[in-house]
Amino acid sequence: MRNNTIGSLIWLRLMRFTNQSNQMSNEFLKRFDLTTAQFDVLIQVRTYQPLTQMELAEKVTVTQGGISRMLARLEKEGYIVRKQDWKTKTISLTDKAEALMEQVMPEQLAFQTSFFDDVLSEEEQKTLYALMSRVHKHSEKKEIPPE
Amino acid sequence: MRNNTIGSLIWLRLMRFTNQSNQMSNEFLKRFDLTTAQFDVLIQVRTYQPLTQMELAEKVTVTQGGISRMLARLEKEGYIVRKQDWKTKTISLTDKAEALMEQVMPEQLAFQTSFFDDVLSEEEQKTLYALMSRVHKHSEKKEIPPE
DNA sequence: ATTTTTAACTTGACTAGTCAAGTGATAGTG
DNA sequence: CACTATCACTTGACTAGTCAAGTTAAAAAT
Repeated sequence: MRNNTIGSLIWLRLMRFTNQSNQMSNEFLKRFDLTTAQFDVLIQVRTYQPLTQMELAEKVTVTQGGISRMLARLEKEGYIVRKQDWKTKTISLTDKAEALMEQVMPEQLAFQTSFFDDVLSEEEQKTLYALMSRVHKHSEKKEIPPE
Repeated sequence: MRNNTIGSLIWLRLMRFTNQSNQMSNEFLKRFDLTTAQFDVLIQVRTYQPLTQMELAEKVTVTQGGISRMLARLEKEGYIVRKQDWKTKTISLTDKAEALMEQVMPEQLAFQTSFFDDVLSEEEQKTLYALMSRVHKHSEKKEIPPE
């Protein structure tokens, strides 16, 4: 029994790569006192604000509980505000976060981009994107095989 | 300022996909009372045993501290044994884990494979694998840009 | 043969997340 | 109007990981 279908090899590469690049991204963002997860959340809030926790959780593929905890941390740091609005909590960025993002976004964008620009041609990047899009979309409607 | 280089789009897809498929894998492995992270560690131990914690940490891209905690959990569950051997701790699978892996491995392999087999041709999978291998290898020697 | 150094591992304090049970406010229903 | 759903969010107990300071045992140096 060997771990050797092409699919399983791709799976492993993807896991190791995302793990690796996530760690590097964390290291990179340390200069702004942010983590990758926090940056991800702030980007979404910035783009879609004002929005509810449910909507946000959906966008970053995290559970209700996860987003609740994350927002508590971000609120403590003064990056976001939650106001009870009807029976929902509406999230938006503070000025502090808005200013920070203005500065961080182009840098983080360049950082992410460099993982691919350094080794793949434009054509290859398009291919990779197209393939991953198909795989990702498929995974979203996939079902766990029954026991 | 938009989040729109091809590279950044690929990055996002990869993150969301691995996140998604990791969650699904956890759900799948629940029937064996395992998590994806535990399965990953057990596979490595099975393949390379006996090995030290340092070696294992390297293989699964986790810190020394992380592997120490993970192994403490796996030991408590009776899946692995650590014996102090010289100044190193040597890790190997218990019979219980060996038997479990015999059963789980083919199923998990099929599960991972299905993420790709369902939507990509053999040719496309080879392309994806080749592209990701290059990107991954590059990331391993990449350096964090200076402040 | 003691002392220092070093290598391998552990641990405390933290981020990040899960699941499932618990709150709290609003919306319907009798 | 009180009563029960229900929806949005929180929280307790956990896995999984990070970093940096703390052990511990063997190696090297005095």
